[in-house]
Amino acid sequence: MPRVLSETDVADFRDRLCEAAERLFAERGPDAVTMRQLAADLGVSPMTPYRYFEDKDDILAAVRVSAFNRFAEALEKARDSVSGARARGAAVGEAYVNFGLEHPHAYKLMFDSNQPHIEKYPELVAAGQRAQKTMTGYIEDAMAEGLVDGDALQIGLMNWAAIHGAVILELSGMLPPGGAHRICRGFDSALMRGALPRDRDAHRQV
Amino acid sequence: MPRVLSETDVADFRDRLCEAAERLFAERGPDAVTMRQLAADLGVSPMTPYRYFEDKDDILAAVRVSAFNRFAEALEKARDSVSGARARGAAVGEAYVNFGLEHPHAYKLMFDSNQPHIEKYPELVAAGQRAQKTMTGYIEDAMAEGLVDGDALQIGLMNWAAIHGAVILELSGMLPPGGAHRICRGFDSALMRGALPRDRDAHRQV
DNA sequence: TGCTTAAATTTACATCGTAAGTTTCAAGGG
DNA sequence: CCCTTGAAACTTACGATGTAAATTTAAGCA
Repeated sequence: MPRVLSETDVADFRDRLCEAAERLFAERGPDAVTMRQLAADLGVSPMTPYRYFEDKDDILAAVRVSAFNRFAEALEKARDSVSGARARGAAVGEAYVNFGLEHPHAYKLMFDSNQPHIEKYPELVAAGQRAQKTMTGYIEDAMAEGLVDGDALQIGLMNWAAIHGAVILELSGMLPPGGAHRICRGFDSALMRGALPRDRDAHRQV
Repeated sequence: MPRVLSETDVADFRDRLCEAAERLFAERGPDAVTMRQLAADLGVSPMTPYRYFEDKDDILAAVRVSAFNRFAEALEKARDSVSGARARGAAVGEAYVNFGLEHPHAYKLMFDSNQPHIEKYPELVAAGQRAQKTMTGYIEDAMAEGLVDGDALQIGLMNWAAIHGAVILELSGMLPPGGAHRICRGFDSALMRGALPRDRDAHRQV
């Protein structure tokens, strides 16, 4: 019987290729991420990656899964680092903005690359949802503590959308340094005040 | 002297090519927008567009300029259709979401396509700023009317970011039909309440 | 009518993703 | 031990792309 790749061999190669792809993307732009260049970086022939990935789109999906998982990890770490829904919201928001600004390429890979046929990559969907869960979940905590009132998921999505927008704006140079953090905090406090439970007509909101 | 293209000849060709590009993008996806296909659609040879555009990226920029201008026009029309800062905010927000949902391809061309070297296309930057101006400008009106308090640009950007996020979420199927409109309205009222001048906070109905 | 020259076409090339064919070489079986 | 086996890696090749360069076409003036 011939030599057979172990599962860790496959996983190792996939990891190394994803690293190379992200480095190429960050250092030399999206056009530099070619199958031939990736293969050259790993010291293999241009067709070898096809033993480990379906096609180039599959590589992009794997790189994005990796980025989403690191992102989710950062958010979860921030969430678990403090207690109390109010502090958690602030910590997660700050961690979100920090990640986006410190890893702009990973952030763009996650949210800026419009990958068609996402449904073909359940791992990617799962990794994305893992990140989303932390972004929207702490609103439920805030609601349980009576800090906000209304539809938890909707408020969470609003919050997420706004923070994402702020990060995108700062990454594209449309805000002064620190602008995203400031917007994020301002939005947070405004929304919190706006979504405060009120004695009479709170049910009407959102 | 040989035949020379008039300015309207050039403008006409550019317009026709942009229309073909947007139609191809909408009907057959981004990969179908090739120089050869564009030329075939216009009934010319594959190199002819190079007399009217610098390169393919220049075509994308022109298509985006066109989309941004139509978008800005829709926002401005909504803004001017009612009076009073409060109603204007709602009208612009609704027009924004409507445009995004009714012209998803134009919307994605504007905000989803990550075009490097934007600085090479001042018309594109200008068209983008024209749209942005309406999105952030009405906050200044609201402030002048004493409806909100704080940094107008910052509140405007927050608002923009949140609405954009809502549209993106609905376009990607993560919200139920009408979800973006609902989020937009909810966010609007929450932000307005949160950014109210504080002494009037208790009595203000939204 | 020819001449001039911008506009349009044709041809050609480097590079891309990847299908197909070929070679290499480690792990059993004799 | 050497031979066989077949997965893994490599080489080659193809069609498509963006576009540079060479070539052809045709409109306005002499």
